[in-house]
Amino acid sequence: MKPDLALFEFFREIAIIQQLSSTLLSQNLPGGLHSSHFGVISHLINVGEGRTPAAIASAFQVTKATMTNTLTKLSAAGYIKLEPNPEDGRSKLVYLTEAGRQFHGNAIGSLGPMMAKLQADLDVSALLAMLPKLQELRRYLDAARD
Amino acid sequence: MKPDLALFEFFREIAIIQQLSSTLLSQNLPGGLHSSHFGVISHLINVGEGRTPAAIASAFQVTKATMTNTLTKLSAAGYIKLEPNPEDGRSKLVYLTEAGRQFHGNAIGSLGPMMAKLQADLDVSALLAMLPKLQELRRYLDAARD
DNA sequence: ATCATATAGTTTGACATCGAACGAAATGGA
DNA sequence: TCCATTTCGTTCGATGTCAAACTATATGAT
Repeated sequence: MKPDLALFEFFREIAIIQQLSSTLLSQNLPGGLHSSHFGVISHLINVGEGRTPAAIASAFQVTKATMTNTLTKLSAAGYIKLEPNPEDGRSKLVYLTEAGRQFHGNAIGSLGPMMAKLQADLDVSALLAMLPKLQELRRYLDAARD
Repeated sequence: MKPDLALFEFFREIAIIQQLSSTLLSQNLPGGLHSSHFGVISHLINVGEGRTPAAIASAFQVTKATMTNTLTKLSAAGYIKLEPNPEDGRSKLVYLTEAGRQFHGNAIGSLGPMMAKLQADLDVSALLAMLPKLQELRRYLDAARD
């Protein structure tokens, strides 16, 4: 097989996995939330609150417009608060509300059975072994984006 | 790190790679086509014409509604033809037009420099080595979809 | 100080995708 | 044969995402 074709297949596989996993996540999330919403809340809990929208957008490699939309939805749902950034008048800082933290706890609970099944059925360590190469690829693609 | 967190990170990395690669592909495609359009044409060339929309949708793991939309766009662009399926009155068969084949040739040409750069900068064999595990994961996620 | 440039977040319009509901055709018992 | 069920493709409404244009603020050079 020509290397080009194999590479296309690689990226196609990535695309399908992304789509299936995102759908699976949404289906197991309480309240019909989208995986991107869960992702942001999860990010705030794991990496820390008080981030700027731009920093979060960069972490997920989505546009600022997309993050504006996501944060607006999360704010309307009462899961986050947007406050002015005392160090930069153009910017804002994102904080979780109590409801947001509660939602995350519920979500983790809802996800439990699925995660357990996944870890029982799959060789998770083999997946995690790919992480460094995937991160390298991601960094390369990110840098290639002019 | 808890295995759950690592798994989330794995899937997040997949999501980011998917997005960056799809965007990169679209940017290097002639005529502002979406990566899904190129994917379908490429599929028809590699796997063979005369497939049904349902079969193509299944190959890409998108809904039938999504494939209807994609095929409508491709048909309007004159790259494919939809013909009745003589063996099944509900169904159709998808064929490439001459313009479609030409488009694919042009697209491969446009993609050439990018692919060359990618293969020069990255350890492609390491990526391809992941393919079996990724395919296994995809099959599992597919089966897990009730 | 001033002004050109860069950056943060928003708005707008376009589009891919999804889930649900639908009509038409196939299929498999009773 | 007849009817229930499944499958195929489509339509509809909703939503996540993007690119481009915009406003406001920050920054840096002169």
